[in-house]
Amino acid sequence: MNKKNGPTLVKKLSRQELVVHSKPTSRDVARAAGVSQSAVSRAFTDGGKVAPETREKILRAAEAINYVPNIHARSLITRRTGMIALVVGDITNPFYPEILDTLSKKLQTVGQRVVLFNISRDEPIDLAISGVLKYQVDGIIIASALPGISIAELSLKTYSPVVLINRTIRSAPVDTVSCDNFSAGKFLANLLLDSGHRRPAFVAGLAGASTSVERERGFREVVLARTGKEPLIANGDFTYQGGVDAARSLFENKYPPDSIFAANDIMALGVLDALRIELGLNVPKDVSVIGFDDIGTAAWPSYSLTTFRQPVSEMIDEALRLLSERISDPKRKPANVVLPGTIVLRKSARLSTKRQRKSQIASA
Amino acid sequence: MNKKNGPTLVKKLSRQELVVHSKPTSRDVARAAGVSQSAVSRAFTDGGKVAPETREKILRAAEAINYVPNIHARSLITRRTGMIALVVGDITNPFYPEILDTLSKKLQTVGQRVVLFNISRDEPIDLAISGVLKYQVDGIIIASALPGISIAELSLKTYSPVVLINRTIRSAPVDTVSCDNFSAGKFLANLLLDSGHRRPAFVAGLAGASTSVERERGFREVVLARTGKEPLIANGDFTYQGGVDAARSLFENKYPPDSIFAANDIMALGVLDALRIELGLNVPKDVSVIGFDDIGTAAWPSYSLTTFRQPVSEMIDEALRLLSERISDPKRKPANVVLPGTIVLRKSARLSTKRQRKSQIASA
DNA sequence: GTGTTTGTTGCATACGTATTCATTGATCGT
DNA sequence: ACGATCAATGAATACGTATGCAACAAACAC
Repeated sequence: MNKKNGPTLVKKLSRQELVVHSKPTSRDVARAAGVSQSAVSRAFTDGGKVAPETREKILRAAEAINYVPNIHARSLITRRTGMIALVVGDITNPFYPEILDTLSKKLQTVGQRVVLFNISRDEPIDLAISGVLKYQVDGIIIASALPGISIAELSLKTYSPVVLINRTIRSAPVDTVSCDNFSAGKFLANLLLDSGHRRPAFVAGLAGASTSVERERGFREVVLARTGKEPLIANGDFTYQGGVDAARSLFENKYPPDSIFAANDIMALGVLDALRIELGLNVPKDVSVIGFDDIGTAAWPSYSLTTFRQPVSEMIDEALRLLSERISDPKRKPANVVLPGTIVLRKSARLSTKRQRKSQIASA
Repeated sequence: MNKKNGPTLVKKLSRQELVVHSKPTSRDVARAAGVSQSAVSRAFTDGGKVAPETREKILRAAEAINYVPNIHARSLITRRTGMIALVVGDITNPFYPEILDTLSKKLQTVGQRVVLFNISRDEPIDLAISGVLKYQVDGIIIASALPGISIAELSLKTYSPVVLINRTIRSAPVDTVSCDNFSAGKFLANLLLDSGHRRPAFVAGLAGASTSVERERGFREVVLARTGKEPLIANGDFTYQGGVDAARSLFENKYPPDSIFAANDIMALGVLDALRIELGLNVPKDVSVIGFDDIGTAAWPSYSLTTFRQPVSEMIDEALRLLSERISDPKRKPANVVLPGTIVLRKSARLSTKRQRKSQIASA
């Protein structure tokens, strides 16, 4: 379309002879510096063997003609692109920008970059995956539910290392990093019951999301064992509005809850707003609310949300470690790293002081 | 390091003969389907001339061996990578995830992807730019202050189309898309004064950021003209905490303001929390607060922030239009697209009803 | 039947860089 | 002074794909 080769007029005319306004290549630099193309390549490679003065000369020439190495050509040979794919489902949940921020900063210190794959909820999953694979990324970090993805498929189709972060898959041959969601659920149930709450409720996220399911399992198990009754449960879809709706529906119940644990912070904030503003309740006096993640907003004084903090930075460190381990040994058994989280006590939950001291729980 | 070529044992051994566990290429598909490599390429190219049954055969073979085209090899020839760089400074401000979300979804519908460049505030700018250029992206969208960047440099060094979004540069030869910040500042000052406020204050963002400067200029101009006095001004650094601090400092003044316009929403929320919780003031009764951007949180009932909405989706449409126009005509004069925003009336500002009807302002 | 058009296909080459190999000049030990 | 070692460099090739060109077959008009 914007190709303007006049292919017929001239018999043989190499691109070099045409004065095309196009990005300079290593050959252009070589010519300008009076060296070979290989020398230029070596000057731009970290361990490259070049005489210091030659390198200087080359770098000056490159600077002069605004040369920048072409990463794609390089990646053809080195088989490394320096790109890590981050697959994300719901980027409007502030937890994911935090992951994105941490991840991209960590990667940039080692010269790598994040390519973002923003999966819509209704996007066919096969398409999404092969979309990622085309980019020959060095690794794939999935922080999204990926509804209906068969992991067998994933590992078959993928020659790139994959790590699931904040997601697990039962008996899956994939590396995963996550918080100890089951223990956290138990911990929070105990915390609420120890502080005198009698009717804890749970607000679940997207149906089938492992994080929500695990937190619910731990929570429900303890509540059932200690009170003899199932906790009330509502669905919040992992969104603020979902939290609002869930709170409403919980309080349509004849015996509404006296405490609510939401599977993530953004839902907890929705719950809080609904309780206070729509239902006119006092938090934490009438109802205690606890979230999960510890996003920035949770600390704002208007909310002052008590929540269970995920160790984002450590999780990403682990994810990157798993990726690089798998690069050097593709056949290694998949690892499931489980990290401990931390309760962050603020004002949205009425908790007894005794228990507050024991704020850190250990990992399984 | 993980290269295991035994280069000495065998004289000549092409890669194809070695049974390397490596990604299949178009040649592998060609062999499997009994066609030439060119046929495979054509089968995977949109307008490619191949017989329908041949294409079918090829696609089946590709599927069978999990072949995925290598985008980097393709980009060497087509000179298009399908990647758009988004340069962002402060991703923890929810406004930018919103941009990121909108942008990546729009791009994905046309088969393009976002590569994120998350610039730290202290990162040397030259490094950052050549970091971007290495990727040969089809276009660069800058939504960051890029402190101290000389635009002359930028356009010289860059052979890729560049668009500044939510940023402008005085007399710059670069395409830009932004809201009419100056008019918005004037509009909001008039709005506050019309509603009986007498001492409007302004909370500025990062020093030198064009958006903040322009909004301030319009605001100050009207306040000065109509009240005869400069508005109070505090700095908020574009962050929540900055907004908190700015509110404090404004109210250390002997004659504190009766209304505050913050240059973005996240600061306005900090202002709100500081006023209500630290200073015990009633918003909007004692003080009116207005923000800018209309991020999701602004609508939450706890804040119900009156704010000036930026037309994010339209801004991104325009940015993409400018990019593609510049691809087809690199020498076109730079355009500065200015879009109108909309006032969003909520409860954080005490405004007279009459004015509220006239909520939409026109662009300059 | 011939000549012409149309539609498919394969061959060969180019994209920009990294890397192997051979060559050269320099350095060193003796 | 002389061979041996070493550092620096260039020539040539490969990475995986797209594409111009030629070859070819089929279809068609006459």
